[in-house]
Amino acid sequence: MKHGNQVEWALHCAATLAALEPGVRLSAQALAELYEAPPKYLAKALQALSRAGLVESTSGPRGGYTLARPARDIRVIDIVQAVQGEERLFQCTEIRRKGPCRKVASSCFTKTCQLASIMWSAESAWRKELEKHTLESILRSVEQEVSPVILKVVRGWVEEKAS
Amino acid sequence: MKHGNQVEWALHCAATLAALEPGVRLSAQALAELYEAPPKYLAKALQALSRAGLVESTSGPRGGYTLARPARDIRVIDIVQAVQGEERLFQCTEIRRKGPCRKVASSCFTKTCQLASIMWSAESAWRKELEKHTLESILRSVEQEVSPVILKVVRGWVEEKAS
DNA sequence: TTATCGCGGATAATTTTTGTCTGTAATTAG
DNA sequence: CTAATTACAGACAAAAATTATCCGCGATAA
Repeated sequence: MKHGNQVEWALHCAATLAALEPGVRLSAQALAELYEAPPKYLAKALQALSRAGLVESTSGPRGGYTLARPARDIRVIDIVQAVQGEERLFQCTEIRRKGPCRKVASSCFTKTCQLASIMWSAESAWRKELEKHTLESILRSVEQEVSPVILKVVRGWVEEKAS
Repeated sequence: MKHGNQVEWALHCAATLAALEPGVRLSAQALAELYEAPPKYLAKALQALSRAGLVESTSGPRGGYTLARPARDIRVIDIVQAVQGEERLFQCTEIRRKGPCRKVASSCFTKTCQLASIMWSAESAWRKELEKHTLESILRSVEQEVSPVILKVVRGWVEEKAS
């Protein structure tokens, strides 16, 4: 029914990492402070990004996360899927086959339920929209539209906490 | 993260009602048998459709539900929203304002977060897709593509249970 | 060597979803 | 009129998912 805040965190964290100078890293702890999120729980989201190969992690003191590839090669859909899984929003449980239709041979049914197929086409429109946006395009729009005051505050804070 | 089966039930029930002869009704009990759903719980979904003005209900023996308006005037999006509410899939909690950015004046922030706006544009693409389909268009495709065997079974069953 | 950090798995708390129950009003059949 | 059936709202209960913490391990930097 609605996406968890893991998705919101992951998007913001990824965007933050995208804005980092090359070689610079941010730890889960630091990102948790930046967004006032529960550190261990946010870490789970970051680990999901890591498993999906979107970010790279380094252990040990002064360890943390960086993007695993150029910002232009990471799409919003990649981040969302990494965190909330590949599972479909709409789940078809084949209720068309229930009740009186149990008598009907399985071979009589079209391969996908018409209603499911409508719901899934909507999902794929959703997905397609999220494919259009990359961390690079986000960064561009942020740099254009976000107040310099904010950028300065965040950049200062990052410098303090990073590497 | 995913839609409840209330949505699936509501869609199938609505499609079933759309196929009814004028004046004929089906009770929540009957629909629950048709889809092997918990009667009282399915009833909640039907009541949501009723509150949304999509179906009309009649109390008393031989009571039940019919569409409140022509099938061509009921879109899939109407049914989905009636059941799962108007709430957005993605919830922006304004985490961009947290941590170090708490110092920044509220007026410095653009009215909507860039990331939220991307997520919401995807949602609106999803919505738009569901606006394209009506119960009428579903009925047409069902009559074209669903095996006559199934149609006969369901129609027979409906005749038995309906009033 | 020690402290920091990522990672996976186990566990706990909280919230949502799913499902049931009760009482009331409406309506039909007898 | 009475009894049975149905919708409906609200309270309640059970189950599942989400949210959050904890522990132990391996890696790494100082």
